[in-house]
Amino acid sequence: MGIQERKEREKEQRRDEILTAAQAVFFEKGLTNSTMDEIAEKAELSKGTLYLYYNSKEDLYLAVMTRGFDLLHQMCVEVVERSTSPVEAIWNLSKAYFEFFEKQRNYFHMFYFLQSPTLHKQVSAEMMESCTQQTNKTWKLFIDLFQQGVNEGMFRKDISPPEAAVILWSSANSILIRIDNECERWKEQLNVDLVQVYFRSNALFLESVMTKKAATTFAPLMSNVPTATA
Amino acid sequence: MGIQERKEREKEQRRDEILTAAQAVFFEKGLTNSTMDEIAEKAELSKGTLYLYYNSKEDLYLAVMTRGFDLLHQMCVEVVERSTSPVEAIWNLSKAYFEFFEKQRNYFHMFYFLQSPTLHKQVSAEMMESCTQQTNKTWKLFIDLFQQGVNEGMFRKDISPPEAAVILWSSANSILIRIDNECERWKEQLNVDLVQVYFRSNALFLESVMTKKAATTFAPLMSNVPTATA
DNA sequence: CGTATTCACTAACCGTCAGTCAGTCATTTA
DNA sequence: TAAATGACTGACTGACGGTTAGTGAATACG
Repeated sequence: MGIQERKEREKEQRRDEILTAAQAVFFEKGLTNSTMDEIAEKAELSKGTLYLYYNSKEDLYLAVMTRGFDLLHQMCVEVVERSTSPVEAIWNLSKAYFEFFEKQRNYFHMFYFLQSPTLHKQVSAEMMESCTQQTNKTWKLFIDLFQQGVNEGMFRKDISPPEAAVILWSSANSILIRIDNECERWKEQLNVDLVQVYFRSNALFLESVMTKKAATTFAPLMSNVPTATA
Repeated sequence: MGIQERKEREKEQRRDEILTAAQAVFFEKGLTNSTMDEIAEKAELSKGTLYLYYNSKEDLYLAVMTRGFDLLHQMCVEVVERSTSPVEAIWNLSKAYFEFFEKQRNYFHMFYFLQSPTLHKQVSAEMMESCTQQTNKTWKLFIDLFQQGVNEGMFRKDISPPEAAVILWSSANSILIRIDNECERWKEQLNVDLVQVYFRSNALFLESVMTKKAATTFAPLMSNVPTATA
């Protein structure tokens, strides 16, 4: 009786087709300017069918977003694997996140939505939970690197790995948002290159939590960072 | 011929009454869950009238938001006036911003909206420009403090005041957002007190850009920070 | 005065869109 | 061959942002 299995496989496939259609539309028009009718048309299905697979437009939006999180997480794993020490890995992650920001800007834009729950009207608890689980995975990766760094004597003993992770990731993220929205403004009005600020901020933080030993080893690593491409 | 003047005064008053009604509704329900009909009812006017004073729901939202920016800016000015040095002023500002976050949470939530232009459907260019001008004022205040600090030898000569301002403000802001959304999660899962992280992050940054001279003066200032109240 | 004009305001209306549901049809089961 | 299943449809609903023709009170004018 392989029918059950085939049906489930086809159902999963449909789910994914819908997701792909939704992604195309959301990437082009953003959440508020996309319509379910448009997504349905793109998926060559009726609107009603979309609701057999996703509870709401916002859930569908989050589902697309999880693809972005997957991509980001995968990228992080690869970067960590390619790095030879926790400190180097963290520095490479900061470069990789910038690369993600540049190459996967559409996903980065979607992440905004998660940050402002005031805007959530129809996000289901399950979908929200699923997102949280997914980000937790990446946080864990990041926190573990700090823990390893501390263990290996590269970071000061008195810093808490999760705290360091929050600080670095949050500030990196917020500067990327600023680059996204205000890059030209800062360049024109104050001649500030926000891309440089991003890397300097990350380097400054790492320097301030590194031990002297680590500082001498990694100082050369952190010079010569990219500049604005906007 | 005082009629013209009276009319203008009354018009301005109406504008403000509408704003107050809108504020009450937006505070309670957020942007997406508030309706113009509800605001109209609160203002004891018809919906059509609202559109004689504001171009769109989103413009009205931004108009309420500027009240929050005014409040924040005023608070910053007072803090700077009460402080006796740039470094102390910056530290006090970081405390004041946290206080604003706690006491004016509703305004803080509104600020989110500015950060995600993907969601702007009907924001008018004028209203946007007005917001930008207003935030510029506060940025200037902040940047000037760093400049003074550099001039007085409290900050390293090699840091750029606008860069330092961006880094500190951005990271402070993003940690507050995290406190807003994820405070309990971090407490429960990793026993991390994000409020402490906020202050430690700010202190760490300031220490890393201060000269040794300033460091000895201000080290005591930065210990003993508030803890979570959530 | 009485008449014309202005203009703040109204309320019915429109277009759009997320979400629903009664019904269809192809596949599967008995 | 008939019944049952279930994926799918598309017309419909209600909500909501935004518009506009029309009203009436205050003001200006002759």
